Amino acid sequence: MKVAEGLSIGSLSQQIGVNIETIRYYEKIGVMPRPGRSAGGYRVYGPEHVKRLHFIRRGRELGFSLDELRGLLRLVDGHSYTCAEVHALTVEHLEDIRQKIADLKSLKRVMSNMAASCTRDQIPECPVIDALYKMPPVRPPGSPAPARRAPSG
Amino acid sequence: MKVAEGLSIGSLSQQIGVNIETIRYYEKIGVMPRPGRSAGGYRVYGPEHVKRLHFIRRGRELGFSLDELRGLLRLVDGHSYTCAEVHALTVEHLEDIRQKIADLKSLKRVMSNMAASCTRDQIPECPVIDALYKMPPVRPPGSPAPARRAPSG
DNA sequence: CTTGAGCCTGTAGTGGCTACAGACCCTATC
DNA sequence: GATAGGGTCTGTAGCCACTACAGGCTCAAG
Repeated sequence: MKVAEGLSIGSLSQQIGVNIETIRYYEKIGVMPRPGRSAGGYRVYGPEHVKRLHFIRRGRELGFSLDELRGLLRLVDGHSYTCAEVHALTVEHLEDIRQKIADLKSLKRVMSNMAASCTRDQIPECPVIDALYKMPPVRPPGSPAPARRAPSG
Repeated sequence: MKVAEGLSIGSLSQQIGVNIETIRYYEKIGVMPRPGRSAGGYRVYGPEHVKRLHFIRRGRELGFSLDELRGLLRLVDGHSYTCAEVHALTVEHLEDIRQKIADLKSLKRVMSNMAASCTRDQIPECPVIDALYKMPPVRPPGSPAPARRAPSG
């Protein structure tokens, strides 16, 4: 459905590859601006919305939180950002990523060892279970979950 | 506070390094068994609870979801697990971790390039912003967020 | 017996969505 | 003009794995 000079939420959703519900959610929390409305109350999006949603999608893909994106977008919106500011945010985020990779690698090491010690027998005994029971904690108490699993998709 | 032959929730919390609220949460969702109670209604934990909470903490550190841990613990509880079963779960999880590392690495590459292209000038222009606006999506539509940020810790 | 720390239950909040219910709109066909 | 079907609207509740209260109770020490 193409409203004169504008996209419906469904078209926008398809074009950028972001769910309709997610777009409405972005509007609600203020990272997407409120679009115009048709006579019947349908949202009508222009090219600036397309650009912005694309920006958000890319940012999310790169692991920026919506809050960080809000920060970036505030800079962009005010046309007041400098390259240095953006660089700082980028580097900060990059450091996060590096840390996460390091965490996951040490995880992988431990898991690999566990799997390797497994005889895969049909016997009711497993070094993996033993390891989980006996292994001393690697990280200091109070940070019990350094790696959160991906939620679904 | 030491109840005769048992630990209070606070002592357990300290000993294993898991928040009191989290322990109660684990009880509520059924990964920790209900402990005994003192006359006044306080939870009283025994050595089996210590072992189990330790198991859960280690599992969480290794990135197992509570649901996966429930699965492992069901096997353990029934004393019916075989090494092969546990191995399968471990390998599956290991594959998840590998995939996540790969995702994060490609993320890092992109972010590094972006940061490197930055002049860090005090001018209101930045290739990072441009990149976010212009970069074509890497992944197919419908999976807008391959990397979710760690929640806090 | 008082004090204060610890514990109890229950509820609500976090992030980033997703999934409904029940109503409304819009277009195409008959 | 009626109707069928899709798309869209709002609002709410759910997901995970916690965390943070509020308002009351218990317990051990002094």
